Amino acid sequence: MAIIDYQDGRPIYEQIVDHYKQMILLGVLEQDEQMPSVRNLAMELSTNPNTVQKAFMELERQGFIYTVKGRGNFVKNNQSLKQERQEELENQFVELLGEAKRLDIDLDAFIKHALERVGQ
Amino acid sequence: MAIIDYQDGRPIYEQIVDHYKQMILLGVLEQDEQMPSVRNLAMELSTNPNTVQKAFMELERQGFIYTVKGRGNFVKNNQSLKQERQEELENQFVELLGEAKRLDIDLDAFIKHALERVGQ
Amino acid sequence: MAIIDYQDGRPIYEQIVDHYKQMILLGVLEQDEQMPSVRNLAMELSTNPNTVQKAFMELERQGFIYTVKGRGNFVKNNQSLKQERQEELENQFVELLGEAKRLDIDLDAFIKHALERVGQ
Amino acid sequence: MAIIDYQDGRPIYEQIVDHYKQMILLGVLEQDEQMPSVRNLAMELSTNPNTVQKAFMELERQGFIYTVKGRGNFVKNNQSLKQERQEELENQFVELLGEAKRLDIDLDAFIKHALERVGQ
DNA sequence: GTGGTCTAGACCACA
DNA sequence: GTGGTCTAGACCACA
Repeated sequence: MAIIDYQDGRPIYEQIVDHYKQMILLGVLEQDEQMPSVRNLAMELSTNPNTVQKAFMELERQGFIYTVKGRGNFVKNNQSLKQERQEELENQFVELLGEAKRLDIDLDAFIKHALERVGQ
Repeated sequence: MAIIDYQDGRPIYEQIVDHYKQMILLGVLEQDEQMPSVRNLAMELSTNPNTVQKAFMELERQGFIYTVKGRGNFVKNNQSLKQERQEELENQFVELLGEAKRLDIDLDAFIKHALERVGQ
Repeated sequence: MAIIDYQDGRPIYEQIVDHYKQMILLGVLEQDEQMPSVRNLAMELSTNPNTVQKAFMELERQGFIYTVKGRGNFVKNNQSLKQERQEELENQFVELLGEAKRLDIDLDAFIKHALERVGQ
Repeated sequence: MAIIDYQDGRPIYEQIVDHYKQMILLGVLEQDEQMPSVRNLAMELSTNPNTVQKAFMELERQGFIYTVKGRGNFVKNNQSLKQERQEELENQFVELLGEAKRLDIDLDAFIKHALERVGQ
């Protein structure tokens, strides 16, 4: 479960954000559970506290965690987050289908093929 | 058909790349048709020739155009491009379905809903 | 009547201060009534006694309570406090109107609209 | 027109944010006008580029400016911003009136007095 | 030249 | 111990 991949072109703080978004959406981290402290996570990832700080600010801005000064960061209610994420996924899917349609791709075959690959 | 939207956060060269990828995949620009010259396009878009140049390099790297020294840039065979694009879309779709599945979303309902929205 | 809301971004000591200011100004706590002890309140709120202590110091500094060593904290005369609070509110209102004016907002309509919303 | 007041307890980046929000709302800075560059403003204010950068990120997040990589930061359309600000002011006013009412203050006299002070 | 990311580290407020 | 702000400066992507 490596959080940071230096080969990955994306900035470190963004990789941290995405990792924790996944953890929260998948329920690995539960509501009101405490996040690792900025300093500890920075040490663990061999990165700078400022970078972790930036990632946590972004997570808070996006509504995934909340901060209590002097105590730490905690996971927010993730029920509505899951709802939002589902809508986001659907929007991405609709866009994707739109392009497929413009390219004259047979949508039914396209979907059937993808479903097989995902094992359903 | 504005190519560049400054309010859009994405870099300008990337917007140019995406625009021409669309044009080529949709067949608006046909095989072996000549692309606008770097200088003309830069003037038309009121942007830096370096930026257009970078966009064209990226289009060539991705296999959308080819360069003939001293003559200009031309559109490549777009049949195989369409094929590749289709595979890319399918990969994106599979990834998307994977996440939806991990979030315990009902895939059939999810797909049906999206299909309705795309008007099929 | 939860005093502390961890989701609220404001520091805990500040939330305690504001809560008791309200109680005192509204007359829920009367003059010379005894405040809860630092230790009891800390236990009740499941927070650090240092935090409650800091809140009480701030309440004393702002003139809402007074301390009697060895006996505890007590509510001050709240008539003059109400007076002061009224002046403070008016100052805030004047500032607010000033900005509204600079933004070319119709003050009469603005005030009428707000009064309706507050049910007057 | 000092932007930063070191006596002011608020963080520097926040003071920068507030200053430019005012400038934009008041129309001193017009739509699509270029903001000072991060480096220049940092020099002018004798502060660190990171601090200015943070302020600009916040201004972008709040919808006051937009960023074009490699070019600079620009002022956004401020018509809707003014609309939003007006609603915000009204909400603050309603809250203020609510408290005044709870304190048994004569609202009419209160408002009349404030209007006189603001010179209307 | 422009903004974006990151390091190494200091100092402060809060609990 | 916890997060928040800031400095001084490097290095990168983009125009």
